[in-house]
Amino acid sequence: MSKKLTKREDDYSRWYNELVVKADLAENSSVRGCMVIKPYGYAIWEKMQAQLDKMFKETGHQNAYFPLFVPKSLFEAEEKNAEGFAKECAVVTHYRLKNDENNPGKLVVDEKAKLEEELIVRPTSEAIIWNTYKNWIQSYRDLPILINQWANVVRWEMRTRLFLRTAEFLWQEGHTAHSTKDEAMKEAELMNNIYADFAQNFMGIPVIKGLKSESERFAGAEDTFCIEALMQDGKALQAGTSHFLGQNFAKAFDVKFANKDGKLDYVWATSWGVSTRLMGALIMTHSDDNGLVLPPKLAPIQVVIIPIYKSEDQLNQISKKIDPIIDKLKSKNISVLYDKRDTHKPGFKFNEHEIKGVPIRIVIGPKDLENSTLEIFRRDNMKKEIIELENVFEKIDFLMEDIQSNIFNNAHKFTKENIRTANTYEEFKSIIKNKGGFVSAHWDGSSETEEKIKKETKATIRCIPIDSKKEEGFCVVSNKPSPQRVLFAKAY
RNA sequence: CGGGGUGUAGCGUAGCCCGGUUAUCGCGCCGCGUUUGGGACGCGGAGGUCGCAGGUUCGAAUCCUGCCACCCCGACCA
Repeated sequence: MSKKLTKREDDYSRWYNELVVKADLAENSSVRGCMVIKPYGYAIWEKMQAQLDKMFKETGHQNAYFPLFVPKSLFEAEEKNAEGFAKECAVVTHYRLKNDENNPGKLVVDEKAKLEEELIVRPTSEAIIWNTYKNWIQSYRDLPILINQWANVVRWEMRTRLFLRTAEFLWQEGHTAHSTKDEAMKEAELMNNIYADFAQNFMGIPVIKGLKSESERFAGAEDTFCIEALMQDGKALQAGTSHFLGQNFAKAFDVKFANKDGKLDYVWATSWGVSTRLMGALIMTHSDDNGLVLPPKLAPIQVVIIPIYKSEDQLNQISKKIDPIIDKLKSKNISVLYDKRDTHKPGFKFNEHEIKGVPIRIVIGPKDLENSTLEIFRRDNMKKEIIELENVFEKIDFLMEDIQSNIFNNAHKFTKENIRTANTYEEFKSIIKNKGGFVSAHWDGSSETEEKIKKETKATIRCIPIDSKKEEGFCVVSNKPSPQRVLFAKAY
């Protein structure tokens, strides 16, 4: 049996079938399309939550919580939004079960307990939140409202994939209300920038900031900002979105405010979210044949210490050296696991922590006790070296920084190398078919062209990049004028 | 929802076409001993409604029907 993870054509099946299972992050639940996030996986999510929460609060947002159930009449108020999600809603129709008279020990739905109005299990919370905001907003003095909610949502997808598309998933959704169009637009862009900052500097995932084309836009939005990331198999993944909702929801829920001139106007809105899907992005961006690779800032265990010992006495001697080091690391807010289990051999532990992506490993044994040294290993490039015991803190400080940036730089290099420009449709098709990755090409702005490309190549417009230079040209399909290149890719 | 595939112990599987002892093997698990600086070894042991429900048969993991779940490909999607 191969001890290493094997390369697969499809990144997803590679990490799902081997990596996630071995790294012990998650598994399919007994409920269709849902997932059980295991403790180690959830610890990663908690780290992400903490960092995002900090970033949201630094920009003036507050957390709140809104109901899981959305009455159908509220849900259908904003037509485009309702239409967009209608096909994937779980619906509560009854509120009681009863004993099955024909089948002892079994339960059936009590038809007498039918709800007068069905409840939708939220696929997103705009409806229930705007129905609430209506009561909170009367004057410009009540604005802006900058609220985020940590929640679960349910989208009854035809086909599910662990982390990337589960029937139920965890996310945060921000919902803001503003008195001017300009302010709302700035908010939407700010949050997209925060997502990009988070993805790149915290998770080490390079992303491209952009706008969605009309057909890829969120249902009910006027504009959708997004961050797109490239996975190792050349497929793109939408990692986060931030929507400028215009006055659509304010009009649907009749949310008006009196401005400084005493005139009534509809409120301007945004919503934005990232989900547990980001964990899929994390895994598919950084993992190698030895398992998960975690950026230090995100790793639940940043340093693992493995003692090599033959006797209890030897372990005690090692612990005497190691305990003060652990105390000091903890005081520096570095999470340490001292893995002194005697139920597993060192080699087993090495591999176990490699699969889990622990960034730094320290090994200390009898030889090191004699020489006042220890072995230090970095997960990102699998290199190890022997260092003097007294230099351990300096070394760890260095590695925490260096691994974080090295992981990002590797992924960034890969992403850059896989953005290719195409000037003809032939070139376009050839890149998508043979190389994958992003194709930067001119597009005439029409949905028809987009649809044609999608049908013929399976590639979609991932985004209209914000930061790239605006270069005019002609659409690769229709030859009509185009103001700038957009990014196409096959997507998850 | 359409097309294809798979379901056998915690995991991965053999057996199925061509029905017939006590359902195969590996990993993992438990006990004892030796080991411990890269996934240990030896000996012994436990663990199964063969996805579920019917049917055919003297006899079904194996054949037939229905259902369920999962995986892959489409459509949809954070």
